[in-house]
Amino acid sequence: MSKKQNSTSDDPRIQFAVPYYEIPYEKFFQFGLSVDCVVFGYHQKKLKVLLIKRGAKPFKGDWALPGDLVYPEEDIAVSAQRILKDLTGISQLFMEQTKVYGKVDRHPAGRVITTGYYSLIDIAKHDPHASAWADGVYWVDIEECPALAFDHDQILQDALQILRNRVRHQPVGFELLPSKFALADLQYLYEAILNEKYDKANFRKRILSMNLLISLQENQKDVPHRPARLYAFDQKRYHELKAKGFSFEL
Amino acid sequence: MSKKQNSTSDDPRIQFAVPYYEIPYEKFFQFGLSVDCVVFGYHQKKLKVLLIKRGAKPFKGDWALPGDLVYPEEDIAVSAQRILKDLTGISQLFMEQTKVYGKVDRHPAGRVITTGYYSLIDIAKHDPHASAWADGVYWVDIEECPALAFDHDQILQDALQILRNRVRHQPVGFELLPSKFALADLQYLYEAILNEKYDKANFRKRILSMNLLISLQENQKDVPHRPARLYAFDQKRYHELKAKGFSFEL
DNA sequence: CCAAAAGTGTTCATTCTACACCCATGG
DNA sequence: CCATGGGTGTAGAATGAACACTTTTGG
Repeated sequence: MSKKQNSTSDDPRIQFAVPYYEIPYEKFFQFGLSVDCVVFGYHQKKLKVLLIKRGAKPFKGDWALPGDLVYPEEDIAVSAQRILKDLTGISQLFMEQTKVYGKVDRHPAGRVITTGYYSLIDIAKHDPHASAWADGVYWVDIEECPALAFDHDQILQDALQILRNRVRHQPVGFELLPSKFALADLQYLYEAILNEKYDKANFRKRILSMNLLISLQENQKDVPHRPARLYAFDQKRYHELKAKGFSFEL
Repeated sequence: MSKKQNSTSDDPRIQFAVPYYEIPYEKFFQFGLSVDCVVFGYHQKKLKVLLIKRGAKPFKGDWALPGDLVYPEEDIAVSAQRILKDLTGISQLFMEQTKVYGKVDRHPAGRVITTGYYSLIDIAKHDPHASAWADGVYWVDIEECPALAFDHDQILQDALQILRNRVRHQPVGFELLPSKFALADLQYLYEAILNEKYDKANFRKRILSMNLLISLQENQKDVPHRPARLYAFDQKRYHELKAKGFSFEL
């Protein structure tokens, strides 16, 4: 399998460069841990992000991403779900890790490491008004985002970049739409996320050729033009493509 | 920019669901933090990973990824560089975060959060023999990897998946090769990472059309067949493609 | 001259791109 | 019957896949 390649000493060095039994144990267990969530939503052809106005120090009154300290016995992923549940009242939301932020001085209260998560939700379906934090929760257009507390600007930018990557290689964009939607809606969503324009005919061909959508026996109602056919996704195919990936280039 | 959408109470709730001034401050600052590195190398058409044999409890004697606890005043990225410097003697290696692992019971010594990093190095150039850990450091074929301590199996699998993704969208594979190499070497590298076979003619056309490589005025020496032209990458173009990405599908 | 791997060219099929055109609805 | 967006077809260009062929070295 693999052979020992060198053996110049019998020094029983251990994995830790500074063994934890030689310096005070507690010194290595004094980190704080938090989670910050970048929640993307889509409404009227615009990509939005959920921001809060901080009600406490530090950075009281400033804009920030929703986030919280992780409890001593809490799994990080659970923590992220809890934060979003508090905000939207909904559990089991789609969430995915982005990055870890560990600069020594990133939090004035001490050494706090934070993990970024991003989530995609259908604004119409999950209304943050209803949450306990109603006082300070807003959907903000991604193009008009104010400066944020801590290193949250960076966290938001990283999440946005990851979203833009994902949407071109996996069917993630769809979490943002209602369960029945027109093909044009999907196109506008892609245009909002990637900040591009696509040809209608070619966009449709591309999407439909993936066999990802199911054409419903139902059309739009009460529109002042020809009503569009509504679609839903094929859950099975959706997860298949999520696992194996695709390449969306137009 | 954004308007207040609802205001049913004047409850000055703050960002933290359980405010940190209402429960013992220290409780939130008792996490340990570590870094684990997945170091990929390439040698003789095989993708390798750098593993250690642990010399201390817990998991003494088991295979594991190289890793260490982060020091109280140390940046995470610095910590990752330090670990690799100890192993290889080289600083400033290419490294990138993969994921955070935060399960409550993932470390027997307490609540330790770990951040995965992956790195790509040219095996011929950076020899881990020379390091202080020589006793327990081995290059292991990725196909023949033993079971690892902690949740390191998971960390390795995630890193591998991320590498496979990266290599198809950014010129990341090149850190693994010597500064002068033949096109066939690059092809074998791709085949090793992605576990596929490519057509020689088409592979060359694809790679050369990216304008990423500079043809050197130099050929292989002492080979029992026609010597191949050697190439190096165009650093400028390399970083350009790294930033903007490409799509490698063959 | 042979083996072995480097390196190139060509054909055919497939996919992209751009753009023009027709369709269904409300007013 | 008009405005508005939904929905489709097609020609030409560009790209990709497969495979045969030529070249240059050492032995």
